[in-house]
Amino acid sequence: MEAKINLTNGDTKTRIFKTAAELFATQGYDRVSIRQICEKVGVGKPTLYYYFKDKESLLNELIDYTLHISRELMAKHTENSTDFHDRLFGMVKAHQEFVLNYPYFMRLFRMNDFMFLPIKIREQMINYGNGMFIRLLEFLEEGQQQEYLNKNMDLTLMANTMIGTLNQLLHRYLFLNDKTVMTDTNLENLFEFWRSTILKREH
Amino acid sequence: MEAKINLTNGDTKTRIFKTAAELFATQGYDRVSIRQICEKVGVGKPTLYYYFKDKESLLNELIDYTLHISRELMAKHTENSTDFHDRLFGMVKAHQEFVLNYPYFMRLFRMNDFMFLPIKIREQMINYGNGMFIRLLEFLEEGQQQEYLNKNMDLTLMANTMIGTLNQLLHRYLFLNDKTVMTDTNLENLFEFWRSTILKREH
Amino acid sequence: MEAKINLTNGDTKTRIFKTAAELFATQGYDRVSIRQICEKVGVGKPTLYYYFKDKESLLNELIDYTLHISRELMAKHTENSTDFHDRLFGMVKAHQEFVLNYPYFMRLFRMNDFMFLPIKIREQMINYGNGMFIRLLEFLEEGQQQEYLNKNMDLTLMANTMIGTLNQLLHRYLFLNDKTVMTDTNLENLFEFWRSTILKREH
Amino acid sequence: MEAKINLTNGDTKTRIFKTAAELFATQGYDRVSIRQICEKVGVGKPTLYYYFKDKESLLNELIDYTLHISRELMAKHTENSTDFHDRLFGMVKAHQEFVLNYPYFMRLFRMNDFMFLPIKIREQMINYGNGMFIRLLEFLEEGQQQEYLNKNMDLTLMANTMIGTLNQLLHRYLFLNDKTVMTDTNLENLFEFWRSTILKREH
DNA sequence: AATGAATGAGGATTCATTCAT
DNA sequence: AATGAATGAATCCTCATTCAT
Repeated sequence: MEAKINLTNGDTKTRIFKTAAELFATQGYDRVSIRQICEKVGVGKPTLYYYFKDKESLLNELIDYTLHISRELMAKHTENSTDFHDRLFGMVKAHQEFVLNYPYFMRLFRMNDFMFLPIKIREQMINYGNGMFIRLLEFLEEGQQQEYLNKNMDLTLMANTMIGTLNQLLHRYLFLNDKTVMTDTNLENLFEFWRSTILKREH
Repeated sequence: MEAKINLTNGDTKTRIFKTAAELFATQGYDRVSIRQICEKVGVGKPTLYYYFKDKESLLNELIDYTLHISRELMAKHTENSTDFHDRLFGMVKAHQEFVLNYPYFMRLFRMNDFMFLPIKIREQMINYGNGMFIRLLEFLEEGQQQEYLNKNMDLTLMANTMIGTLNQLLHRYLFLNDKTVMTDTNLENLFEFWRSTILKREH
Repeated sequence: MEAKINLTNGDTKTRIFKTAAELFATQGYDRVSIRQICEKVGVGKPTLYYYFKDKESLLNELIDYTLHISRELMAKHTENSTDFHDRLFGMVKAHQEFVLNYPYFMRLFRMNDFMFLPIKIREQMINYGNGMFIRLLEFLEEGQQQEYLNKNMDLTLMANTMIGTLNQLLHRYLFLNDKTVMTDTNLENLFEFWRSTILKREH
Repeated sequence: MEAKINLTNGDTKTRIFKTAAELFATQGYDRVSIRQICEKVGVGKPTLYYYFKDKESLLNELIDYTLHISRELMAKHTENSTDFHDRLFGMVKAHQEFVLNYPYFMRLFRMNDFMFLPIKIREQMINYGNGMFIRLLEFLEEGQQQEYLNKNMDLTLMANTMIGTLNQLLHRYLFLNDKTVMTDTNLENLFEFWRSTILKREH
């Protein structure tokens, strides 16, 4: 699997991988046939089966890679800072880079709700999402202890607000094609909005 | 279409309708076969085709009904009040009743992102969603003019925050099976949270 | 069955009968569905089954009627004359009236080759065709005895020539839409052509 | 398409091709199912679809091949002679070889009237038939100029007579199972009959 | 590393037909 | 005389997958 992480080279497996990502992301897993992928890549079907056990495995590897991207970006954008607000904004920027640089994988990442797919895959994604949620919550608790946040603030609601809002912006970007929502400016505005409302420290 | 709105009786068409709603909502449109629906209802396949032109029409009627529910509930929960905050909370309650009373249709309603379906249907849903967004925005503008909100508040971000958060709660309720998020208490907490943060009037 | 022979009235059975004739003749028996007929007539399917045992019976009655027309017209156009050439020309005129007045039934009449239908029906048509052929042959033999034709003339070839040519003209009229071939003038020319060639008496 | 022209080898595609020809020709396009063809060939349905896009394409290729046979035979039987009567008789012989050696394809060839099929295919056949008719007409005109035929002869009627008679013999051979009509003797008799009647030169 | 050829299972849809009313 | 509702069987076609090469 590590081999796929570098998607820059043009070997056959990578081409299949990227093509499948695009097709699954834009047409949906069920509506994309193996034949379609192979035709677009320009190889025969047995070639695909040489690299991937079956259609589900192919999706599985795509999801793995998707989660890998998410992890990498989240780390990249938060590791260089210790400040509460900076790290929080880092999460926002991670989302931004994800969707701007890997739009198809972001679509796959967001598909979790409705893939109706093998339980294994769904559970994997749900667990990952839960993990993110919990980590955000813990981070907020830390922030609360460090008095960045009000003592009586309901952190769960806060986490849901932040994640929900980010997803809403992703939705507008990906499905309504509203490119403005993911600009630097807009995300800075968003964060400023948060700072002046939900992140606001009462005196 | 009016005929379908009363789903209480048990005639064949209604049974097909409800069964399809459940199956589509839980397994996904593409993964549900006509045979599956008919078997669950206990009729032959031609019977389904007697009532619905084809699979897509069936989905179409389900979506129509879904949007109908949404409209009705939104009206019901906001028409009895003129107060800004009350009406805003009415929207929250409309969502709550929708998901509690019609969970399958709410799933269909939320499917818009990933149905990868006939453009007509997708556009219909997108338009409806846009309409909701715009109406919320106009409502917020009114509230701003009536000085319920700060003059310099970015209302678009605000609307995205509110809708995104509600969707996030729906997500937790429907897909992570977190039933607590849709209780009266939690929604009141949410609204209180909004009142003390994003809805807060600065003096 | 006698009832159908008068097709002027507009009762339901007749309307089904005529509509089926048209549809079968233009689209082919197999490509016309019961539903299609009923929709065009504006009745429900059970109504059709009230009048006709099944689809094949419907075709059967159409064929019966078709042969009935053929017989009637052949009689009408040959009974008023005893002259050899006049009677021969009467056969030509019978064909003409058939195709001009009952084009759909003429199409059905000519369909015998390729209906690929229940043996009963095919045999019925083949027998009828054979009967016509034999009657023509006998008529030519009579003419030969009466010295209208050369003694050494091969009458079978002659009969085949006449019938084949008429069918060829029908073909051009019905399928190539060449309306000129069935005009009085052209048929008179045809007969004149025959008189000056195959019907010619050597001295 | 050239590949199909050699039908001697026994590969799968050819077997499907020949079997379809036989079944379509004897039972009719609409009454032959893909399943039927595959069962007779002894392959699964997807195999057929591997070689032919769909049922209509299969028919299309059969028709193409049919027209190809017709062209080849017509060329073969007329190219070696320049004499008017010899060439005319060559056309008769071409028909004979067609029906004797490729009876199923001849049936397909004659199906044009009643296939009620995709307009494309029908038009193709009609055009081909028209082409043949026109070529015959031109050939007769040449003959007339070279004084093989009477000056005042109606060549259109003559062409219709010849083609119609040949079709009538085909009809008797193919559908009434009258094998005598296509013997060398009978065709020579036919041609002799033509020479002594419609082809006769008046002095 | 890749392919041509094949398959079993299943997809959506339509057919002619019937029953109770 | 006519219908709404239902059905079993069949239609064409596509799917994911595999085997021998």
